Amino acid sequence: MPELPEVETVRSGLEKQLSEHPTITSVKLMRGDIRFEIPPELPVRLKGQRILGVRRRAKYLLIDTPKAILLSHLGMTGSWRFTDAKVSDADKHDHCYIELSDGRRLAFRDPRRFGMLDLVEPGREEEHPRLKSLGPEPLDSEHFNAGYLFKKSRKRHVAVKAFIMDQKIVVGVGNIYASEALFRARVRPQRLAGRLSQLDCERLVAAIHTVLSEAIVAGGSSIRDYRNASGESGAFQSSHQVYERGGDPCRICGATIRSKVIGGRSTYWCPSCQK
DNA sequence: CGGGTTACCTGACGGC
DNA sequence: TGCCGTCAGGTAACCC
Repeated sequence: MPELPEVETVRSGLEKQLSEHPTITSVKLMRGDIRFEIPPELPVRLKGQRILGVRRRAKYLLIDTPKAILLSHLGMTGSWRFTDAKVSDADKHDHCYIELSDGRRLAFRDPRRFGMLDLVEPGREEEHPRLKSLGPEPLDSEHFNAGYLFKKSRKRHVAVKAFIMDQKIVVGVGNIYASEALFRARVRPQRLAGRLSQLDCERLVAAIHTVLSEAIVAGGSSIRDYRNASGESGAFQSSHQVYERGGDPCRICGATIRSKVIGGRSTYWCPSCQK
């Protein structure tokens, strides 16, 4: 489901809804066998902790409390949603409930169970096995810029589309925004990373920055089932130039948008605009 | 190590 | 209506 704009939208929504810093009164773990086993001690570790804030690193969410950080990843179909504990909104795919001192309940729902929940000791985020090998944030221009991307791409014989989706190179770019950014950079997704010019890298970095920033403002893309923590859809899908538009005319030049599988994922591009 | 493929899991949808 | 194949926004474990 979620790439960086969707996760950032969830983060800001959670942060806003948790601005009163409620205390976690109890945690219910219904089933722990998702992508990685949810630590059985998670409920007892979080009980009584006050929520201090919500951060994001790559596509991971970090809910801070004084003695433990709740780390989550939404995988393809995961969501965090607020429900009134008194109103029955239970779903068979709710795996964990965080009960709050204000009477609300925060539910972690994930039908395909590709997501994850874990605990991190405060101050040790960068040592976590899932976080320690991640590349720079795409909106951090100091670390993610054309010089960096050009250098990283040298001697790499992968399609540039797979390259920018590699979370060790840059985080947050998933299957939708990879195609969208390459269209805006006028670079064909099947071009080999090692054959990008410095100018290509400049365009690509700028395109990634622009498309992710605009998608965050729009509240993300809702293609199938993405919803923010309040249950609302994003709007950026209407700004998609190529994603899921195979066979349709390019909005710039009118050529027919093409699609093929690259790196195991559906990929879309304009054969006329992109070289 | 780099690069490609597959598996993980459930649900939605289209064709027959 | 129902069955079957295909596909889905992510990631990591495999293989060569």
